[in-house]
Amino acid sequence: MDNTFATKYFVHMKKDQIKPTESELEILQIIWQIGPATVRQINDILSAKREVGYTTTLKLLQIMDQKGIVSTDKSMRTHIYTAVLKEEETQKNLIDQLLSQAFGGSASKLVMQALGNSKPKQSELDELKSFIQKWEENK
Amino acid sequence: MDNTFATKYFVHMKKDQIKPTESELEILQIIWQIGPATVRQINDILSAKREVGYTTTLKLLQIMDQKGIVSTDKSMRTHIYTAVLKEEETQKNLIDQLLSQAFGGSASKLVMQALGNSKPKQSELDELKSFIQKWEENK
DNA sequence: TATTAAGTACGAAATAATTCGTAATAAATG
DNA sequence: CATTTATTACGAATTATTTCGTACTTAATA
Repeated sequence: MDNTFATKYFVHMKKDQIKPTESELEILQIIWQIGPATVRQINDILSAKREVGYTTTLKLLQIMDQKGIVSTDKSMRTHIYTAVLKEEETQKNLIDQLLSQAFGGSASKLVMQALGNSKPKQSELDELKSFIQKWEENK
Repeated sequence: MDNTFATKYFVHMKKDQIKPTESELEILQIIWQIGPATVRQINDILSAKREVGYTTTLKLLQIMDQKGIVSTDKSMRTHIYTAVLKEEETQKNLIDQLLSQAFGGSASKLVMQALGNSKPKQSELDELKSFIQKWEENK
């Protein structure tokens, strides 16, 4: 059978990359916002958007610690969880993944979709234009 | 406990939205590219990138049919699968999701990250510039 | 100090996603 | 027509993720 199509579908994807699950991302976002936090703090914020038990959040954080997504300060009785994954780095990975998973690797397609969906303000457009310009200059 | 943070984390997300899994997206991408296809065709392309059994692909397509992600023409012995989810629509949903899941809803942040990570070709940049221009004109 | 509240540890159930084996059937081929 | 090959159907094992209950421990407080 003819398989010349196949190569089209090879898209570079980093391996062994820690990929937070949805729940883990939800928690990461909170820690990125408020900084190192306790289970209680995180669960309070989480509970405000959806039903979730305290021990569920605790368990998730423990798993995230195991996976190296957060680190845990256990020196006090009430533990404090700090993000190990950096926000920008994680965002980069997620975009890379989305890019290969659904956009056949075309960043400009993704960008246009994202722009088309949102209603960018003029200021955002300007920012983008100068971004593109800078990019064109030093290449 | 103070919870004024909470509102920050409410990000609008559509419900009852069909959300393809990773494997399903992998298959969708193929169908989007080559059009309505048989299990054999899809599996050949898939197999070229990673180990995957024929019946695994078949099963996935059957599940996707159940979920309404693809539709199946069973009039012949060899069934033909067609994407029900439209590419752009699906991409839009995925971006929306990523946006709320990891970017706190900021599209421009996402866009710049996407641009910064990739090495856009000049042609892509041009495409983008004209896109921005069009956007600026009819607003 | 006795009781209550707040915390961690951890097993395990529930759910979702992925993978494949086996059986049955239909089509192609010698 | 007999055999091999291609196909679908479908149960079930496996793995990953999410959720929570229970036990235990420490701290606060009445």
